[in-house]
Amino acid sequence: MTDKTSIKEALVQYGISPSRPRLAILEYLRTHCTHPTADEIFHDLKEAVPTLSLTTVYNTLKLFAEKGLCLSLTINEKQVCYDGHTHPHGHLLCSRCGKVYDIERSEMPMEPSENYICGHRITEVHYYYKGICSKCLPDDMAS
Amino acid sequence: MTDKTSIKEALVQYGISPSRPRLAILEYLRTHCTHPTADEIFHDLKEAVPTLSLTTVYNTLKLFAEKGLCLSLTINEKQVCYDGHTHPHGHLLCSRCGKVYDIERSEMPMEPSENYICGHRITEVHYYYKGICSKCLPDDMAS
DNA sequence: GTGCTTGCAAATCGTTTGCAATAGC
DNA sequence: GCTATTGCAAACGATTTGCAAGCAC
Repeated sequence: MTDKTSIKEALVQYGISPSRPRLAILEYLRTHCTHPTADEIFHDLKEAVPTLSLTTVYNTLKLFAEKGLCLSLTINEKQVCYDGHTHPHGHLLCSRCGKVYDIERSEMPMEPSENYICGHRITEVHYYYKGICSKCLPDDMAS
Repeated sequence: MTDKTSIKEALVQYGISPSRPRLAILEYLRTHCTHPTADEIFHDLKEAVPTLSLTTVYNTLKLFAEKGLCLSLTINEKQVCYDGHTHPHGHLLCSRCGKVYDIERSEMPMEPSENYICGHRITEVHYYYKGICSKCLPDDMAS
């Protein structure tokens, strides 16, 4: 249960002033595990926040990602999607339906063994699979 | 040393007829470890293959990736880049200069432990870091 | 009223598509 | 000659940018 107060607190804590669109977008991210795109968030929030613009959604997501309030995932070639759950975890992209699933498995090393590898400084670890999701598997067999 | 003959053989082996642009693009991919974009390949090959078009580069790379002759990497938000080395390995994207480096480390599990995970069928494993590359580190410290 | 935030419209740019010209067997 | 391949120009679509209007303290 993510209540409005904690959403606001999170924004303040990350040094972001809690405007109405920002509250709405962060709440959306925290209550959906669908890895939405900017456009999906825009469409879903348009009703509740009628003045919202797609530009604001883009700008806000960019701000959140920079500040570490969300992850931006570039798994899909076409568009960036966002994940409000920032603890280290992996993903699966279904090549058939395009959905992105969270995957948490012990064999996924989501932390680098060292901060520096081959002389490069590591700041983020990304791990994902591509495949066919369980929902699409029957259709995939058929075709 | 990747000779012309083996390039041609590889194309034929993967069921692709060895046209001049295709030979040039595959040779480029095999002799460069820079993870080039379509545009970079186009610019670099334009001189040697003057009739080459950017469209053909895009189409050819797509074809190669589908047939398994190269990997398409969606690490960078802006554009897809390609890797002619298809053995399982990881990457590092430098947030400062944008270059992509190959990373091969024993702790990177580039094969899934099972073909099916959480009911989903796994076909590809992608593992990459984001960070600051060794060349950019001094500049990064300074700024 | 000052500065941050928003939202519209237009621009940008990587990528794809339609289709006619071309090349290779 | 037939078929696959190429390449131009135009379309497309996600994202960014410029800028004026709005809001909050």
